[in-house]
Amino acid sequence: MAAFDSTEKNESGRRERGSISGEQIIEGALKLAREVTIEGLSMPKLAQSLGIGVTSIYWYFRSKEDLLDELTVAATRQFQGQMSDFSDLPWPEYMLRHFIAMHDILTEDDLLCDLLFFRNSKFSVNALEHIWPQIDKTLQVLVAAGFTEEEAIHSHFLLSHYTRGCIILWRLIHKAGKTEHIPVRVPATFDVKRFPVLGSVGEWHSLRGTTPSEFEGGLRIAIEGMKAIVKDRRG
Amino acid sequence: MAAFDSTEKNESGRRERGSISGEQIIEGALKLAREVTIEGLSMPKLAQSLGIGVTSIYWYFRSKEDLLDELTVAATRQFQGQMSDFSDLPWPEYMLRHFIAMHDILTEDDLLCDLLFFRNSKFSVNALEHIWPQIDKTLQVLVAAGFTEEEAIHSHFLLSHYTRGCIILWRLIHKAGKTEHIPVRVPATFDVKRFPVLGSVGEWHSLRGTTPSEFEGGLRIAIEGMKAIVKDRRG
DNA sequence: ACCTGAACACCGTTCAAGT
DNA sequence: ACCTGAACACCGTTCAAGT
Repeated sequence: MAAFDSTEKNESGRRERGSISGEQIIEGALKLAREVTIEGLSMPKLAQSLGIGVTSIYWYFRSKEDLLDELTVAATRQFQGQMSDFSDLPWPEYMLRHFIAMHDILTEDDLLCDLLFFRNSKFSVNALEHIWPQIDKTLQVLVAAGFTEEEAIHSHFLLSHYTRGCIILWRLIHKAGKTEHIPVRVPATFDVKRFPVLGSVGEWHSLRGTTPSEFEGGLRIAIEGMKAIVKDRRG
Repeated sequence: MAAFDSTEKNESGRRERGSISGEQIIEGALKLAREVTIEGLSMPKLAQSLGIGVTSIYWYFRSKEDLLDELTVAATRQFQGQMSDFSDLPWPEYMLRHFIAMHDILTEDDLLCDLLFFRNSKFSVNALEHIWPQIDKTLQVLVAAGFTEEEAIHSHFLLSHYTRGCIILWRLIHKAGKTEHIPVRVPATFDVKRFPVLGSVGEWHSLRGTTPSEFEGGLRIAIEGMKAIVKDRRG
């Protein structure tokens, strides 16, 4: 049951010094979080699943916040590892594929999503530092394509905030649990007279979260806007 | 100290029936939340500030989650009330002003921001219903301008998610407390060799949260993309 | 230097009781 | 029908102690 062998405790029922490490705690915390979600992760539960005393965790991490910060860094690294490199593509294709990849990864890994987008409740500068290289690479692609640095930054924020928004909405809706019940409300509420557009679209998929194709639709509009900027700059 | 006059308690030190209402609790909760932030709002504290027993709240609200849901609805209503109506403007100007107004309101009211964007941890369909009319109105403006319903929805999501992303980032950074210390890290980390673009921008304001002018920059790019869609449709 | 249990101040919620 | 305190199971964190 416990992650550590009970033989690790000596005759006094106490662990040897050095039998725990910060890395093992992080690893165990990630594993437990995948089972019980981030919100279900508590210090007592973590200690129990590791077979250690609750207070031992505090030797390695000043606070739960600190520990979560480290989990976020680990999640960031995992995310980076899963992202493909599209820098050999022309910039519009690069942007499209890059953010679709991001969307794919994070809508399929709840823990990653929670750590990177929800547990930002305190701004983790640590984790940010791991993202900067990737942001800068994207900006380099745009600057090479003729954008000014300012335009590149504005464009990047437009796409990344939009992407994050879609992912967060998706997670929020699916966090509650089953989504099947949501559209039940639609016909009752979406009277065509009250909501001419929403009512006439019929089954509006965004009620169950933005679908991949809807997400891509917004992305393409933004990229069109970017094209308009550089149109008269280099051919 | 207590929000209710102590004379409201009868000789047995007990409140009269009907001396509390759900509305008063909501009102008191909003007031307390403004003082101690949403995270600081607890059932015991709320009860004390209202001068009632903790358990009395549970007569009116099944759970804290339920209460927060109602606070979110109230916040949504307040937000709607503060939003101006730009529907007499041409659509590009409408979109620009509409989302700038949203940005202004929510970066200046922390409680509103927290309730509408952060405490979505459980998806509040209740609060959503209050927003649908506004969404549909925006969509009507776009459909009238020549967008298909699908294009209108994609465009709207692009802009609203982007706006939310900027507001959330702003709040995250300013939630931690003072921002003065953040740029201190920049020169050390933003080596021009490691980060050619970010490093050369110098003081990158986005480290302290997207500024209003940066926000507007992204907005304009998205609107350019929208213009490209309808360009050849009606003049 | 590292690991620990007991203890503290908090929390949300339930229950069985008052009026 | 409405209001209540006592009690419960949890939480994050501190402290003073063990080895």
